[in-house]
Amino acid sequence: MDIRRRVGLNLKKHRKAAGLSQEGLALECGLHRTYVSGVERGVRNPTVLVLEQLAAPLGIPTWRLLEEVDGAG
Amino acid sequence: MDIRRRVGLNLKKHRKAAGLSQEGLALECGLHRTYVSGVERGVRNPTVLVLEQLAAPLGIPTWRLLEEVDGAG
DNA sequence: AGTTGATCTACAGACTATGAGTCTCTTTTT
DNA sequence: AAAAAGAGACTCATAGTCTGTAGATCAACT
Repeated sequence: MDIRRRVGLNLKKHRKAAGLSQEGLALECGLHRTYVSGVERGVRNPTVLVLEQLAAPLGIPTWRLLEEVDGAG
Repeated sequence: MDIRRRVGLNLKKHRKAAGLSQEGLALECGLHRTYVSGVERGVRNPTVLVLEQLAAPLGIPTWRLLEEVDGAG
């Protein structure tokens, strides 16, 4: 699986777990709503700095966004 | 610690463990010699696609490059 | 000891490709 | 209807490439 897709799925999972909307998360981490959307859909190729920004408000270590994903998330 | 620095230290550690020079690793993963050097020094902000490229020839999962680093590494 | 050649790494400048970040509008979900 | 998410296009900063210089290390030779 494309690693961008993997990051997207992980981000979505953790965002939902945190009870946030894309816009809510975007506000928390200082990114644009549509940019967060792009990352979740796997069409963006974020840098490590952005990964860190995304992970921080979710309360997870950055590397968790790169974790392996299995079948039905 | 800056996450770019952390990525750099992790990359260097794993590259050494694999017995590769910066140039050797660069050739293996299709990146430029000077770019690999920059990542290791923490002055570059690599994307997830590049992290994957770097991790592959080292035989480690991509997320390991983002792992926490403790004091005396 | 000094020199030559090979290897590894840090660093700088300039360039091209692409990511960051935003806007607008459409579609889906509730 | 309203909230949430998807999608296309855009500007500007930077990711990533390339060329070259320089310091440090090591081994073989004189």
